[in-house]
Amino acid sequence: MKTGQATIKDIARELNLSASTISRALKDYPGISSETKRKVKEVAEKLNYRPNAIALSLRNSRSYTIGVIIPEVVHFFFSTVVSGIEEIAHSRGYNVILTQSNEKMEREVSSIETMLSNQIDGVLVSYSKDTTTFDHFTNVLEEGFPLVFFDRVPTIPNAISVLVDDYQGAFDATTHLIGQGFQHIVHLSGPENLKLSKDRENGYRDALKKNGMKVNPSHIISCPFGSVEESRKIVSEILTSLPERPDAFFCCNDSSAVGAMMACRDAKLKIPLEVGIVGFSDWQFCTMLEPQLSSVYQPGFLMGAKATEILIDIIEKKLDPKTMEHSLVLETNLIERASSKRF
Amino acid sequence: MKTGQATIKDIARELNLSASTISRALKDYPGISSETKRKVKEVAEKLNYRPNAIALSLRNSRSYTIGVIIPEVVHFFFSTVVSGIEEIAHSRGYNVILTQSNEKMEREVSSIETMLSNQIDGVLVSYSKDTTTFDHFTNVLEEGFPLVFFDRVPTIPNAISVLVDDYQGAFDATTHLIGQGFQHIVHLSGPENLKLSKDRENGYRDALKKNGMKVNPSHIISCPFGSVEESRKIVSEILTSLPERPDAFFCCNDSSAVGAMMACRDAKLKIPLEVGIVGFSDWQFCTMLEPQLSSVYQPGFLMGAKATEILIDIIEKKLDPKTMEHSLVLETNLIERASSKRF
DNA sequence: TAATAAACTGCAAACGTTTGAATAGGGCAA
DNA sequence: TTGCCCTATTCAAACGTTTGCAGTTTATTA
Repeated sequence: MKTGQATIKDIARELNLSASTISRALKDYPGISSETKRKVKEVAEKLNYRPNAIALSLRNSRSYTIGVIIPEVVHFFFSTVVSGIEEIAHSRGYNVILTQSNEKMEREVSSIETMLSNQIDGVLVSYSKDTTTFDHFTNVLEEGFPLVFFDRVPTIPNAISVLVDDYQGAFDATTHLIGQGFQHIVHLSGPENLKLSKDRENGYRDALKKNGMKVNPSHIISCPFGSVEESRKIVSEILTSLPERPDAFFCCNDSSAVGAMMACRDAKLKIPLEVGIVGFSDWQFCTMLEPQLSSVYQPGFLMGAKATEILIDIIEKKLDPKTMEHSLVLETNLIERASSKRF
Repeated sequence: MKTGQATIKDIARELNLSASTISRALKDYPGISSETKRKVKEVAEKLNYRPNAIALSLRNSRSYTIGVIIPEVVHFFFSTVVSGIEEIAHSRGYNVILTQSNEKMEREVSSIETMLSNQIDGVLVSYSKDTTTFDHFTNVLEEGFPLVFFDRVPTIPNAISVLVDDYQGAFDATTHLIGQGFQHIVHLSGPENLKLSKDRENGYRDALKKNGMKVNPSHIISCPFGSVEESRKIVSEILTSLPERPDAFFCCNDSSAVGAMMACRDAKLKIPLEVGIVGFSDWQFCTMLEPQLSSVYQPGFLMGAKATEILIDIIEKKLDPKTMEHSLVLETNLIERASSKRF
C-alpha cells in the first residue's frame, strides 16, 4: 500500500487474480465462485477498498453530480431551496456541487464553465441580479444539456423552470391590505431584470384595479437591492414627500419590509393601526418581529425538491425536455400576521 | 460530433494529428510548430472543446474539489461560513461539494464515505449534534487525509481546527450583564456533546466568579435544540418557578435569546429595564428586533475563509499537519445593543 | 476414453488526458 | 553518399473501472 486508496488492482495482486474477476466478485456477478467472492470481499474489507468514483465517471461519462448556481448562500430563501435540492439529490444518489454567483454575472458564467468541465450531469440555476444576457444558458441548452431554472427564471425558449406564483402572491397580499381598509398602498418593487419583480408588480396593480382603485405610478418605488437600509431610507423619504401619506407597504421581500417597519417606527407611526406592512418570502424572522410581519410564504424546500426531481428525471431520460411541461408553478400562501391586521 | 462534448481525439481526427500533439499544442509546449498550434486552437474553438476534468482527476489523482460537511445550510452562521469557504476555494481553483448532515451522525458518516469515493482532495467538517463517536473522522485522519474542523471541533488528537474563542465571548457577555447591574443571570446552555457549549458555559461561570458572584447550578439550564420555541417555553417556566426571578439571560445562541425575549414579553417584563438578554452569534435579525438584541459576534466568513486556506495549504503541502499549529482561535466581539443596556 | 458441457477466470479495450521515449523526415556538412 | 542533428510528430503506457469475448480447468456423459 503505497500512497492513498487501495484499488481493485491491489486486491487482484494480493489474491493473484485479475482485475476483472475482482470487479465481478465485488458486484456479485454470476460466474464467479462463491469461494472467490468471499475472499475478494474479505481482502477488500481489509484494505479498506472504496470504488473510485472518478474512474467510474470517466468510464460511464456520468458523474452522478449535479451543479447548483445560486446568487447567495447567506439568504434564507435560497438556503431553504438548497436544503430541498440536497434532500432529493442524495436520496437519488447524486452529489451536489454548489457555487454562488454573489449576484455577479461573470461568476455565473465561469461557474457554468467549470461545472461542464467537471462532467456534471445537470445544472440548477437561479440567476443573478446582474445577469443581463443569457447566452451562457442558451448555449448549453442548445447542446441538450440538462438545465432547470428555479425562482429566478429567464424568459428564453425551451427553458424548464420551477417557480412560485409571484403574481398571485402579490395579488393576494395587496387584496388583503385593501380588505383591511388601507387606501394608499405603496409597492416597493424588486430588481428590474428579474421576471418575478414584474410579476409581483403586476399582481399589485391588478389587485388595485380589481378593487376599483387606480394605480398611482408614484406609489411604485424601486428597491433594487431589497436591503433593510435601502428601504428604510426610501420609506422615510416617502412618508413625508408624498402629498398623501402612504398607509400601507407591500414589499418585494422581507428585508425591505423590515426597513419599512423601521422607517415607520422612526416616524412614530403605529403598525398596523396607521400603517400596514406585508413582505414576501416569509423568512424565519417574520415571527420574531414585533409586531409579527405578514408575508407571502414561498415553498422554498419544495421548490428545491421539485426542481431537482425534474432535473434528475431529465438526466435519466424519464422526462423529455422537448415534450414536457415547461414550467411548474408552485402556490404561494399569504400569512396574515399583526403587521397588517387591523381587525 | 456524436453525443456531447468534443474531446482531444475529435480535434486530432479533424486535423489528422495524434492526441498527444493536440494536448501539447493546447498547452503551448515547445516542439510544436506554431502553424500546428494555430490550427489546433482554431479547431478547439470551433468544436467548443472543454478539457475533461474527470479524466484529469483520474490521471493526477487530484480532483481540485473539497468537501464540506455542515449540520444545516439554513442557518445564518453556517451559510456565512460556507460563503467564506466558497470565496477562498474558488480563488484558489477548487470546487466545493456540499452536504448537510441535518444534525444526524449517520448522514455525516455516509457523506464522508461518498466524498472519499469521489476523490475529494480534502474535507471541512462541522459535526452534528447527534455525533457521539468520532471513528469516521479518526480513520481518515490516520490515513493522512487532509481534514480541517471548524466551529464545532472535536477533542481528538491531531485534529486541525478553526474556531472562535467561545470562552472569551461568553465571559465578555456575562461580564457585560454584570456591569449593567443584573444580579441573577441565567445561562441557557447548548448541546452537551459540543465542546463549544462547555466553553461558553465555563466563560459564564468564570465571569460570575471573577465578580464575586457564586454560580447557582439551577441557573444553568440546558437548551439542547436552541430553538425559539424550546427556550420560550423553558424561560416562561423559569420566570415563575425559581425562588428569585432571574433578571438576565445569557443564551447559547440567538434563537434561544429570541425565545427568551418572547417569554419575557409574555410575562410583561420590560427589556432591558427588568430583564437583560444577550445572545451568541450575532445573526442578521438581531438588529431587526425591538429592542435590538445584544449578541456575541462570531466571524463566520473569516472562519470559513481561514479553514479553507489551511485545508488547501495542507493539500498542497504548504503546511504539514504534523508540525503546524493545531488550532486557530478567532476573536469574538460582544455587540452591545438595547436588549442588555440599562445605561 | 474421448468428446462436450459447465463453471470459472483472464485478456484487452475503452473512457480522456498527459508525458517520457521513440520515430520520421529534412537539411547540412564532410 | 553517408552520417548527424534538428524539428515536428507519434507511440504507448498510465490513472481505475467495466465488460464482451476468449481461454482454461474440471466434471459429466456417451
